[in-house]
Amino acid sequence: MPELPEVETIARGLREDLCGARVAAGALLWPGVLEADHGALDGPAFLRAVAGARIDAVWRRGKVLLLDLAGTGGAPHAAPGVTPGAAPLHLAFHLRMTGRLTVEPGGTAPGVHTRLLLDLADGRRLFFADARKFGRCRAMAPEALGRWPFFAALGPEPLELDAPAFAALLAGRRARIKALLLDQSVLAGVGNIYADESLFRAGIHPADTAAAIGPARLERLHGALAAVLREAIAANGSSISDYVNAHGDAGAFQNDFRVYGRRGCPCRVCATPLARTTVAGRTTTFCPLCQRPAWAGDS
DNA sequence: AGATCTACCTGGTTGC
DNA sequence: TGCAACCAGGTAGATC
Repeated sequence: MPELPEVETIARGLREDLCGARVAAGALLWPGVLEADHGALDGPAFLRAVAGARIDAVWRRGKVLLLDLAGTGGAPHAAPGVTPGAAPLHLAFHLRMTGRLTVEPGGTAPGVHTRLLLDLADGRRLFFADARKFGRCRAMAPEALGRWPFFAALGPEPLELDAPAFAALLAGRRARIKALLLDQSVLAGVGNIYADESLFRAGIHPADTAAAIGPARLERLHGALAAVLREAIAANGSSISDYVNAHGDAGAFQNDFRVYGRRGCPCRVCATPLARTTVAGRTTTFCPLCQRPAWAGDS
């Protein structure tokens, strides 16, 4: 499921492929894919706004992938309230669990799970597919992007924080450490995989409260999280479920998981069978020996 | 402030 | 074999 490293990998691939490309037309194959609240465009406005637009930038914030569109010079119609020819627009995709964004050659037919597509002027097609219909796209003017509550509330990027700032973010909080890692308003981009993997590497029990952990170990967690995210990006992400990059290729980091999805398997460090519990409503895998609770000693 | 539950979905796996 | 039950995941929203 796409978390920060997977979305980053997709963004890099799309950036290479799409920057400067012009959109001929969009299509909504399943209208429910488009979220139109908080100032985002509805279906008809979306279709008008993307037609003729140029893709200027591809970026990522947390798990959100954004395409910046501009210069709807060739658009036959402008969206209501939008000036033709100068209509900057953000397309924000959230892939949730099974969403895919891929660039396909001209003539490729949409699959049964393709929910939205952009036909490019050069014939290629950008497909947004999602078997489970959890993924969403929003089309927003720049002001609307800032007013999107989820986006506006996103916490800092974990790879842009130094260790003391990371520790300060969590220090003293009484929620469980894993719940905080997963909370997008605390830290943007971490999901179940990288929360479990980083807590294992840092030797921290996922159900410890942040307040019980202490600054030195929080800084160690920062190092573990940054390392695991960087390694995963270098491996082009983790392919479980449906994840592929913009070119349809799988990632490789799933082969390096130390705990995620390995319950009952021997710990790679101490060979103790990995345990499973639930934290913040999520399946959580950890090593009962390497990740002792803070109250059990071992500062 | 934080935890817990439900809803949203459906492909894949497990159990009978 | 065939089918039902369950599970996975991120976020929103309600409730305690």
